[in-house]
Amino acid sequence: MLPAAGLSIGEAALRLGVSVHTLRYYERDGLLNVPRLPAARETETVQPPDSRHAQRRYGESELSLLRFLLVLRGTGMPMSLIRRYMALVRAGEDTVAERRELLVSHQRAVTAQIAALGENLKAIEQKIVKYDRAGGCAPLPASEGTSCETTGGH
Amino acid sequence: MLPAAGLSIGEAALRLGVSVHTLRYYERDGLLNVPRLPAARETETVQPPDSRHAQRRYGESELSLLRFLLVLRGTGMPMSLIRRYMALVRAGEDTVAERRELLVSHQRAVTAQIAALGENLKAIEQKIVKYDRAGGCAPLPASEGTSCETTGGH
DNA sequence: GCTTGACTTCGAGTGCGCTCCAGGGGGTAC
DNA sequence: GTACCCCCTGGAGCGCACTCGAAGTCAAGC
Repeated sequence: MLPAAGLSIGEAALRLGVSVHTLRYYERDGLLNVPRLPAARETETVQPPDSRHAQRRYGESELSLLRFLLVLRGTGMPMSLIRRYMALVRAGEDTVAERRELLVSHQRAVTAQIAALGENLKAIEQKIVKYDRAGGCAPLPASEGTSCETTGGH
Repeated sequence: MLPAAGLSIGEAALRLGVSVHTLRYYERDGLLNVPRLPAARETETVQPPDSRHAQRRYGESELSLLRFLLVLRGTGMPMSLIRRYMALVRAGEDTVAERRELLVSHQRAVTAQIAALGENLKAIEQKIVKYDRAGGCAPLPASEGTSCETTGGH
Protein backbone atom coordinates (compact mmCIF):
# COMPACT_ATOMS: atom_id res chain seq x y z
CA MET A 1 0.00 0.00 0.00
CA LEU A 2 2.96 2.34 0.40
CA PRO A 3 3.76 4.44 -2.63
CA ALA A 4 7.42 3.44 -2.43
CA ALA A 5 8.28 6.75 -4.12
CA GLY A 6 7.61 5.36 -7.58
CA LEU A 7 9.42 5.00 -10.88
CA SER A 8 11.38 7.47 -12.93
CA ILE A 9 9.92 8.53 -16.24
CA GLY A 10 12.23 6.17 -18.10
CA GLU A 11 11.17 3.19 -16.04
CA ALA A 12 7.51 4.12 -16.30
CA ALA A 13 7.79 4.49 -20.07
CA LEU A 14 9.42 1.09 -20.32
CA ARG A 15 6.79 -0.54 -18.20
CA LEU A 16 3.87 1.07 -20.02
CA GLY A 17 5.29 0.53 -23.46
CA VAL A 18 5.34 4.16 -24.54
CA SER A 19 8.11 6.69 -25.00
CA VAL A 20 9.19 9.21 -22.37
CA HIS A 21 8.28 11.86 -24.92
CA THR A 22 4.74 10.61 -24.90
CA LEU A 23 4.52 10.60 -21.12
CA ARG A 24 5.74 14.16 -20.89
CA TYR A 25 3.46 15.13 -23.73
CA TYR A 26 0.44 13.73 -21.92
CA GLU A 27 1.30 15.72 -18.84
CA ARG A 28 1.98 18.90 -20.77
CA ASP A 29 -1.34 18.45 -22.48
CA GLY A 30 -3.11 18.42 -19.14
CA LEU A 31 -4.12 14.75 -19.14
CA LEU A 32 -2.64 14.12 -15.70
CA ASN A 33 -0.32 15.48 -13.07
CA VAL A 34 2.72 13.59 -11.93
CA PRO A 35 4.37 14.34 -8.58
CA ARG A 36 8.00 15.41 -8.49
CA LEU A 37 10.94 14.21 -6.48
CA PRO A 38 11.87 16.99 -4.01
CA ALA A 39 9.36 15.94 -1.37
CA ALA A 40 11.13 13.32 0.77
CA ARG A 41 14.14 11.18 0.00
CA GLU A 42 16.63 8.99 1.79
CA THR A 43 19.66 11.25 1.74
CA GLU A 44 18.70 14.86 1.83
CA THR A 45 21.16 17.13 0.16
CA VAL A 46 20.85 20.72 1.22
CA GLN A 47 18.03 21.77 -1.08
CA PRO A 48 15.56 19.99 -3.27
CA PRO A 49 16.57 21.12 -6.77
CA ASP A 50 15.19 23.97 -8.72
CA SER A 51 11.46 23.12 -8.51
CA ARG A 52 11.39 23.18 -12.26
CA HIS A 53 13.95 20.53 -13.24
CA ALA A 54 12.51 18.32 -10.52
CA GLN A 55 12.13 14.75 -11.70
CA ARG A 56 8.76 13.04 -12.03
CA ARG A 57 7.97 9.99 -9.93
CA TYR A 58 5.33 7.54 -11.14
CA GLY A 59 3.60 5.68 -8.32
CA GLU A 60 0.97 2.97 -8.53
CA SER A 61 -1.76 5.55 -8.77
CA GLU A 62 -0.15 7.32 -11.73
CA LEU A 63 0.60 4.04 -13.42
CA SER A 64 -2.93 2.72 -13.19
CA LEU A 65 -4.28 6.05 -14.35
CA LEU A 66 -1.94 5.87 -17.31
CA ARG A 67 -2.87 2.30 -18.06
CA PHE A 68 -6.48 3.29 -18.37
CA LEU A 69 -5.53 6.36 -20.35
CA LEU A 70 -3.80 4.06 -22.81
CA VAL A 71 -6.92 1.93 -23.01
CA LEU A 72 -8.87 5.02 -23.96
CA ARG A 73 -6.27 6.11 -26.49
CA GLY A 74 -6.10 2.58 -27.83
CA THR A 75 -9.77 2.75 -28.63
CA GLY A 76 -9.41 6.05 -30.40
CA MET A 77 -10.76 8.42 -27.81
CA PRO A 78 -9.42 11.86 -28.76
CA MET A 79 -7.09 13.69 -26.40
CA SER A 80 -9.68 16.36 -25.71
CA LEU A 81 -12.17 13.86 -24.30
CA ILE A 82 -9.53 12.07 -22.31
CA ARG A 83 -8.52 15.41 -20.85
CA ARG A 84 -12.09 15.95 -19.76
CA TYR A 85 -12.34 12.50 -18.26
CA MET A 86 -9.10 12.86 -16.35
CA ALA A 87 -10.16 16.23 -15.03
CA LEU A 88 -13.31 14.62 -13.69
CA VAL A 89 -11.26 11.93 -12.02
CA ARG A 90 -9.13 14.57 -10.33
CA ALA A 91 -12.22 16.50 -9.29
CA GLY A 92 -13.29 13.79 -6.90
CA GLU A 93 -16.00 11.27 -6.21
CA ASP A 94 -19.07 13.29 -7.07
CA THR A 95 -18.15 13.35 -10.75
CA VAL A 96 -18.72 9.64 -11.02
CA ALA A 97 -22.00 10.02 -12.85
CA GLU A 98 -20.52 12.24 -15.51
CA ARG A 99 -17.48 10.00 -15.89
CA ARG A 100 -19.77 7.05 -16.36
CA GLU A 101 -21.72 8.88 -19.01
CA LEU A 102 -18.55 9.71 -20.87
CA LEU A 103 -17.37 6.13 -20.78
CA VAL A 104 -20.72 4.74 -21.80
CA SER A 105 -20.83 7.00 -24.81
CA HIS A 106 -17.33 5.98 -25.72
CA GLN A 107 -18.19 2.35 -25.18
CA ARG A 108 -20.95 2.68 -27.75
CA ALA A 109 -18.51 4.25 -30.19
CA VAL A 110 -16.04 1.44 -29.73
CA THR A 111 -18.70 -1.19 -30.15
CA ALA A 112 -19.76 0.44 -33.39
CA GLN A 113 -16.16 0.64 -34.50
CA ILE A 114 -15.66 -3.06 -33.87
CA ALA A 115 -18.82 -3.88 -35.78
CA ALA A 116 -17.68 -1.79 -38.74
CA LEU A 117 -14.28 -3.43 -38.68
CA GLY A 118 -15.96 -6.81 -38.66
CA GLU A 119 -17.99 -5.89 -41.72
CA ASN A 120 -14.95 -4.68 -43.57
CA LEU A 121 -13.02 -7.74 -42.51
CA LYS A 122 -15.73 -9.87 -44.03
CA ALA A 123 -15.36 -8.03 -47.32
CA ILE A 124 -11.61 -8.59 -47.25
CA GLU A 125 -12.03 -12.27 -46.55
CA GLN A 126 -14.48 -12.63 -49.40
CA LYS A 127 -11.95 -11.05 -51.72
CA ILE A 128 -9.31 -13.46 -50.50
CA VAL A 129 -11.61 -16.38 -51.21
CA LYS A 130 -12.20 -15.02 -54.68
CA TYR A 131 -8.46 -14.90 -55.22
CA ASP A 132 -8.16 -18.43 -53.95
CA ARG A 133 -10.61 -19.61 -56.54
CA ALA A 134 -8.90 -17.65 -59.28
CA GLY A 135 -5.39 -18.49 -58.13
CA GLY A 136 -5.93 -22.25 -58.23
CA CYS A 137 -5.02 -22.04 -61.90
CA ALA A 138 -1.81 -20.10 -61.85
CA PRO A 139 0.53 -19.50 -58.96
CA LEU A 140 0.39 -21.08 -55.51
CA PRO A 141 -1.77 -23.95 -54.25
CA ALA A 142 -2.73 -27.05 -56.22
CA SER A 143 -6.30 -28.09 -55.51
CA GLU A 144 -8.98 -29.88 -57.46
CA GLY A 145 -10.36 -28.46 -60.66
CA THR A 146 -12.75 -25.56 -60.69
CA SER A 147 -13.43 -23.55 -63.79
CA CYS A 148 -10.62 -21.14 -64.44
CA GLU A 149 -12.27 -18.35 -66.31
CA THR A 150 -11.41 -14.82 -65.41
CA THR A 151 -14.97 -13.61 -65.42
CA GLY A 152 -14.40 -9.95 -64.67
CA GLY A 153 -13.64 -8.34 -61.35
CA HIS A 154 -10.40 -7.23 -59.82
CA MET B 1 -23.97 -4.45 -68.17
CA LEU B 2 -23.28 -1.38 -70.27
CA PRO B 3 -21.09 1.20 -68.60
CA ALA B 4 -23.66 3.91 -69.36
CA ALA B 5 -20.80 6.41 -69.31
CA GLY B 6 -20.83 6.63 -65.52
CA LEU B 7 -21.30 9.23 -62.85
CA SER B 8 -19.75 12.64 -62.39
CA ILE B 9 -17.38 13.08 -59.50
CA GLY B 10 -20.09 14.78 -57.46
CA GLU B 11 -22.52 11.93 -57.93
CA ALA B 12 -19.87 9.35 -57.21
CA ALA B 13 -18.84 11.15 -54.03
CA LEU B 14 -22.44 11.29 -52.90
CA ARG B 15 -22.98 7.64 -53.60
CA LEU B 16 -19.78 6.53 -51.91
CA GLY B 17 -20.15 8.83 -48.94
CA VAL B 18 -16.90 10.71 -49.37
CA SER B 19 -16.07 14.21 -50.57
CA VAL B 20 -15.09 15.08 -54.11
CA HIS B 21 -11.85 16.33 -52.62
CA THR B 22 -11.12 12.87 -51.35
CA LEU B 23 -11.87 11.24 -54.68
CA ARG B 24 -9.56 13.59 -56.51
CA TYR B 25 -6.97 13.14 -53.80
CA TYR B 26 -7.05 9.37 -54.19
CA GLU B 27 -6.51 9.69 -57.90
CA ARG B 28 -3.75 12.26 -57.54
CA ASP B 29 -2.09 9.95 -55.07
CA GLY B 30 -1.98 7.19 -57.65
CA LEU B 31 -4.54 4.90 -56.04
CA LEU B 32 -6.57 4.59 -59.19
CA ASN B 33 -7.17 6.06 -62.61
CA VAL B 34 -10.52 7.41 -63.61
CA PRO B 35 -11.46 7.80 -67.28
CA ARG B 36 -12.39 11.22 -68.59
CA LEU B 37 -15.29 12.45 -70.64
CA PRO B 38 -13.92 13.49 -74.04
CA ALA B 39 -14.24 10.03 -75.59
CA ALA B 40 -17.78 9.89 -76.97
CA ARG B 41 -20.73 12.08 -76.15
CA GLU B 42 -24.12 12.90 -77.55
CA THR B 43 -23.50 16.35 -78.94
CA GLU B 44 -20.00 16.76 -80.15
CA THR B 45 -18.82 20.31 -80.01
CA VAL B 46 -15.86 20.92 -82.24
CA GLN B 47 -13.26 19.55 -79.87
CA PRO B 48 -13.37 17.55 -76.72
CA PRO B 49 -12.20 20.08 -74.15
CA ASP B 50 -8.68 20.78 -73.18
CA SER B 51 -7.66 17.19 -72.19
CA ARG B 52 -6.76 18.60 -68.85
CA HIS B 53 -10.07 20.05 -67.63
CA ALA B 54 -11.77 16.91 -68.90
CA GLN B 55 -14.31 15.63 -66.42
CA ARG B 56 -13.97 12.27 -64.70
CA ARG B 57 -16.61 9.62 -65.25
CA TYR B 58 -17.08 6.91 -62.64
CA GLY B 59 -18.40 3.64 -64.07
CA GLU B 60 -19.31 0.47 -62.23
CA SER B 61 -15.75 -0.71 -62.38
CA GLU B 62 -14.40 2.46 -60.77
CA LEU B 63 -17.14 2.44 -58.19
CA SER B 64 -16.54 -1.11 -57.09
CA LEU B 65 -12.81 -0.49 -57.00
CA LEU B 66 -13.46 2.53 -54.80
CA ARG B 67 -15.83 0.62 -52.58
CA PHE B 68 -13.13 -1.89 -51.85
CA LEU B 69 -10.59 0.87 -51.46
CA LEU B 70 -12.82 2.34 -48.78
CA VAL B 71 -13.01 -1.02 -47.08
CA LEU B 72 -9.23 -1.08 -46.94
CA ARG B 73 -9.04 2.50 -45.70
CA GLY B 74 -11.77 1.77 -43.20
CA THR B 75 -9.63 -0.94 -41.70
CA GLY B 76 -6.64 1.33 -41.43
CA MET B 77 -4.57 0.16 -44.35
CA PRO B 78 -2.15 2.99 -45.13
CA MET B 79 -2.33 4.77 -48.46
CA SER B 80 1.05 3.38 -49.52
CA LEU B 81 -0.12 -0.22 -49.24
CA ILE B 82 -3.39 0.53 -50.95
CA ARG B 83 -1.43 2.12 -53.76
CA ARG B 84 0.55 -1.07 -54.12
CA TYR B 85 -2.54 -3.20 -54.11
CA MET B 86 -4.29 -1.07 -56.68
CA ALA B 87 -1.22 -1.15 -58.90
CA LEU B 88 -1.32 -4.93 -58.76
CA VAL B 89 -4.97 -4.91 -59.72
CA ARG B 90 -4.20 -2.74 -62.71
CA ALA B 91 -1.28 -4.95 -63.65
CA GLY B 92 -3.55 -7.85 -64.50
CA GLU B 93 -4.45 -11.36 -63.56
CA ASP B 94 -1.05 -12.79 -62.85
CA THR B 95 -0.63 -10.60 -59.79
CA VAL B 96 -3.40 -12.44 -58.02
CA ALA B 97 -1.01 -14.33 -55.75
CA GLU B 98 0.69 -11.18 -54.55
CA ARG B 99 -2.61 -9.40 -54.07
CA ARG B 100 -3.83 -12.29 -52.02
CA GLU B 101 -0.73 -12.20 -49.87
CA LEU B 102 -1.19 -8.51 -49.27
CA LEU B 103 -4.79 -8.97 -48.27
CA VAL B 104 -4.05 -11.93 -46.04
CA SER B 105 -1.42 -9.99 -44.18
CA HIS B 106 -3.81 -7.09 -43.78
CA GLN B 107 -6.54 -9.45 -42.69
CA ARG B 108 -4.31 -10.65 -39.89
CA ALA B 109 -3.64 -7.07 -38.86
CA VAL B 110 -7.34 -6.27 -38.77
CA THR B 111 -8.12 -9.39 -36.78
CA ALA B 112 -5.48 -8.39 -34.25
CA GLN B 113 -6.85 -4.87 -34.17
CA ILE B 114 -10.34 -6.14 -33.45
CA ALA B 115 -9.01 -8.37 -30.69
CA ALA B 116 -7.14 -5.46 -29.10
CA LEU B 117 -10.22 -3.28 -29.32
CA GLY B 118 -12.21 -6.04 -27.65
CA GLU B 119 -9.74 -6.19 -24.80
CA ASN B 120 -9.82 -2.46 -24.31
CA LEU B 121 -13.57 -2.46 -24.54
CA LYS B 122 -13.66 -4.98 -21.73
CA ALA B 123 -11.54 -2.70 -19.57
CA ILE B 124 -13.89 0.18 -20.27
CA GLU B 125 -16.92 -1.88 -19.41
CA GLN B 126 -15.36 -2.97 -16.16
CA LYS B 127 -14.74 0.63 -15.26
CA ILE B 128 -18.35 1.43 -16.02
CA VAL B 129 -19.49 -1.37 -13.76
CA LYS B 130 -17.26 -0.02 -11.03
CA TYR B 131 -18.89 3.37 -11.45
CA ASP B 132 -22.31 1.76 -11.28
CA ARG B 133 -21.50 0.22 -7.94
CA ALA B 134 -20.04 3.47 -6.62
CA GLY B 135 -22.71 5.68 -8.13
CA GLY B 136 -25.59 3.81 -6.49
CA CYS B 137 -24.97 5.96 -3.43
CA ALA B 138 -24.88 9.45 -4.81
CA PRO B 139 -26.21 10.76 -8.09
CA LEU B 140 -28.36 8.83 -10.56
CA PRO B 141 -30.08 5.47 -10.15
CA ALA B 142 -31.71 4.14 -7.00
CA SER B 143 -31.07 0.45 -6.53
CA GLU B 144 -30.82 -1.86 -3.56
CA GLY B 145 -28.17 -1.42 -0.93
CA THR B 146 -24.55 -2.36 -1.54
CA SER B 147 -21.77 -1.05 0.66
CA CYS B 148 -20.92 2.50 -0.27
CA GLU B 149 -17.31 2.90 0.72
CA THR B 150 -14.97 4.62 -1.66
CA THR B 151 -12.22 2.07 -1.31
CA GLY B 152 -9.60 3.74 -3.50
CA GLY B 153 -9.43 3.84 -7.29
CA HIS B 154 -10.43 6.49 -9.73
C1' DG C 1 37.43 18.33 -12.07
C1' DC C 2 35.42 16.04 -15.86
C1' DT C 3 32.54 12.84 -18.06
C1' DT C 4 28.46 10.27 -18.43
C1' DG C 5 23.77 9.57 -18.37
C1' DA C 6 19.17 10.24 -17.15
C1' DC C 7 16.47 13.76 -16.23
C1' DT C 8 14.38 18.89 -17.18
C1' DT C 9 12.11 22.72 -20.39
C1' DC C 10 10.21 24.86 -24.51
C1' DG C 11 9.49 24.92 -29.07
C1' DA C 12 9.76 23.21 -33.52
C1' DG C 13 9.23 19.27 -36.80
C1' DT C 14 6.91 15.03 -38.76
C1' DG C 15 3.57 11.92 -41.04
C1' DC C 16 -0.79 10.98 -42.30
C1' DG C 17 -5.03 11.78 -44.48
C1' DC C 18 -7.48 14.71 -45.85
C1' DT C 19 -9.51 19.65 -46.79
C1' DC C 20 -9.59 23.94 -48.76
C1' DC C 21 -8.45 27.76 -51.91
C1' DA C 22 -7.37 30.56 -55.96
C1' DG C 23 -7.89 30.77 -60.58
C1' DG C 24 -10.00 28.97 -64.62
C1' DG C 25 -13.24 26.03 -68.08
C1' DG C 26 -17.56 25.08 -70.08
C1' DG C 27 -22.46 24.14 -70.73
C1' DT C 28 -27.29 25.32 -69.80
C1' DA C 29 -31.00 28.83 -68.23
C1' DC C 30 -32.81 33.17 -68.32
C1' DG D 1 -24.47 38.24 -72.22
C1' DT D 2 -24.24 37.01 -67.82
C1' DA D 3 -25.48 34.15 -64.00
C1' DC D 4 -25.16 29.77 -62.20
C1' DC D 5 -23.33 25.48 -61.27
C1' DC D 6 -20.36 21.81 -61.51
C1' DC D 7 -16.18 20.62 -63.11
C1' DC D 8 -10.74 21.17 -63.51
C1' DT D 9 -5.60 21.94 -61.53
C1' DG D 10 -1.73 22.75 -58.36
C1' DG D 11 -0.51 23.97 -54.17
C1' DA D 12 -1.21 25.40 -49.50
C1' DG D 13 -3.30 24.51 -44.94
C1' DC D 14 -5.10 21.75 -41.18
C1' DG D 15 -5.79 18.60 -37.09
C1' DC D 16 -4.10 15.11 -34.63
C1' DA D 17 -0.84 12.67 -31.94
C1' DC D 18 3.16 12.31 -31.34
C1' DT D 19 8.51 12.94 -31.95
C1' DC D 20 12.66 15.24 -31.85
C1' DG D 21 16.27 18.83 -30.88
C1' DA D 22 18.78 22.27 -28.30
C1' DA D 23 20.20 23.78 -24.16
C1' DG D 24 20.40 23.18 -19.35
C1' DT D 25 20.37 20.54 -14.39
C1' DC D 26 21.83 17.21 -11.36
C1' DA D 27 23.99 12.94 -9.16
C1' DA D 28 27.31 9.35 -9.51
C1' DG D 29 31.77 7.40 -11.07
C1' DC D 30 36.62 7.79 -12.28
